[in-house]
Amino acid sequence: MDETSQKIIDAAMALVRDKGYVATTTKEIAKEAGVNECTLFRKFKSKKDIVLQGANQAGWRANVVPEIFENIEWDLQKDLEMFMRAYIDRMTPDFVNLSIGLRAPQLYEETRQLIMKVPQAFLVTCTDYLNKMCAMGKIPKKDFQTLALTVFSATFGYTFLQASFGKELTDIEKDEYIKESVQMFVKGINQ
Amino acid sequence: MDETSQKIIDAAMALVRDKGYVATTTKEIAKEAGVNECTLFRKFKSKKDIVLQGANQAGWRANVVPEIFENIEWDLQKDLEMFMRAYIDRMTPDFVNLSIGLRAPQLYEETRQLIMKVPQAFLVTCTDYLNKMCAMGKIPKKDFQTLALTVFSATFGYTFLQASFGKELTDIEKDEYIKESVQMFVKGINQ
DNA sequence: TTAATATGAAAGCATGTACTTGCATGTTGG
DNA sequence: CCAACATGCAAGTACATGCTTTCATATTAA
Repeated sequence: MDETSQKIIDAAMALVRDKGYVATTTKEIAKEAGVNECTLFRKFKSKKDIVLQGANQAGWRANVVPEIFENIEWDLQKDLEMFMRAYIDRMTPDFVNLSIGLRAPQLYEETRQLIMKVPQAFLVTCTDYLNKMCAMGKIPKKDFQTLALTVFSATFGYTFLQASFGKELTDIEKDEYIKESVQMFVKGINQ
Repeated sequence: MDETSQKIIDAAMALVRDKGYVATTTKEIAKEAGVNECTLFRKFKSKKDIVLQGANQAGWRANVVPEIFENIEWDLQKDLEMFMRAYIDRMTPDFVNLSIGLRAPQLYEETRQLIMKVPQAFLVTCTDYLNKMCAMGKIPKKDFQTLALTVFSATFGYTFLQASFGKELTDIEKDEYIKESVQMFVKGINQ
């Protein structure tokens, strides 16, 4: 990927994040990238092509992959906190908004699978973790797929609400939210 | 509101839900409403005006208001299930998508407060409920604001994920999800 | 009956959009 | 030095967009 192409992708992704795919114009992408508009179409075959290539770059994903959930200490409270924190720290409001931008009907058929990888990474790793904890005799047997979905939904929901409404909806801080909710999860799981 | 104006609003809202605000054209709104395009501008001052009036109509909100959380039995499991179910049943994928459509930057300044009323209704009512349960001596004292946020995030998260990815992400059914997660919440709260 | 009102039909306007073309200029590798 | 290449510049194309105007035709209310 040459430097010019990368500048174009970066400008396009930032605009899609800030104003949505349809409202993002090629003139504006060019201006933001500091290149002439026709250069866009020398490097890419269409506006859609630019955004799809960007969506496939690691830097324009929140980097939520199974590997970030690896610091496991086999302590339920600590580990669930780690799961939530790993997600929340990476999935900044910018990435939440970008994900929404990439949900435009003109793109969604091709971006859906990419976007879905993030929840999948959390769910699979977390379910797997709970199963192992159970096998180690540290927690009683439960429906761990559903529990993992609850933990993820609570994490995702908080992230999305913060990105959408910020402190106007709730002033509960990240650390407090993680600690309190994991405490409830742990007690619920152990009992 | 005369019949023609209502048909125009209904067509516009359905289109915003399905393709987003920017991608929705006035020609298409007119066609869907079965009226001539110029009628749109006789009844409303702009495309934005149509959508904003629609967003202010009860029928185009998911009808998530504090009153729907009134069937309280003062049984923690039953009541939290009622809270989650009341939300999930009303916030269909259609309304999730409409909410995203109304988040377009061209509208958001004016729709933000409307959209935010839904989480607020849940959070305030649920926090209030937990406080009363505590006052009745039915549950120990906790940080109920944070707990309510966890319950709501878990509810909102599930709804949003279902609307976005459906069964492709998880095949866990609504009833199972509600029952299992509330069970965990109840144990966590009571302990 | 008459006058106001609602709507349609059709054309149009000014602007914006994604994308293209032709040519000039500067940089770089052999 | 020269040929290939990347890029800028300026103009343009074909079409879509939100919105307007003019005129005709129904329906309704006094």
